[in-house]
Amino acid sequence: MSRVLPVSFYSRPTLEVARDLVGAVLSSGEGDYLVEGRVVEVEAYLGRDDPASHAANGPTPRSAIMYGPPGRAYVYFIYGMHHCLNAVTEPEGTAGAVLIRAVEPLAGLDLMAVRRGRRLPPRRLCDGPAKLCRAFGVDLSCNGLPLDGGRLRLGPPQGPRPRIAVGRRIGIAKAADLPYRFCEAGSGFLSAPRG
DNA sequence: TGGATGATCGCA
DNA sequence: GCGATCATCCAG
Repeated sequence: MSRVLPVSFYSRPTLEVARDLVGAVLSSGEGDYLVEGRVVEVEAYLGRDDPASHAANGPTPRSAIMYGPPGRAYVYFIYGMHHCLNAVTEPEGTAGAVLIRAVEPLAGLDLMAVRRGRRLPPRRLCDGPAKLCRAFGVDLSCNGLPLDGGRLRLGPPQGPRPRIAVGRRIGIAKAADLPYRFCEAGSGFLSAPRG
């Protein structure tokens, strides 16, 4: 089994975790079903102090997982047809999550294309939060899974430390001006240009 | 550029 | 209950 990030990595301020997740390696499945990619774009969603967060108004049935143990997946269903994958952050009792927005495919590109249902160039396989969920086979059945084994894994960055570009979160109405989006500068696999 | 499509949650 | 909201994607 490949290396994975320890729970202590996630049990920190969400903004720190978000920044440090750029370059991390996301993988799902194994053997013929192994799919792997390098995280190149994330967004931080804080707890009660962040109006854009699902946890903004305290725990609800959906957001309770954001208040739970760190290092687990928070998967939610959006727009009637899409899923988004987050990593839960902060110590248990404090809400926080990092939305994975884009991934650079490393392995299992054929399976990704099959799951996406279209013939796509590599840079278009995982260049959005819902697209990467499709490519990685992530749906609500993954909600709450630990990110250190089993179906979903998040491993430490490999190679040189990426240069980080900071920007505003995409597609939200509230608190849209906060610099909570972190990208690998110059990556060709981002969901939106620049950073 | 707009249509698809449904879970969630605050408020009544 | 009801309706506005929503961290989206894709066809045309």
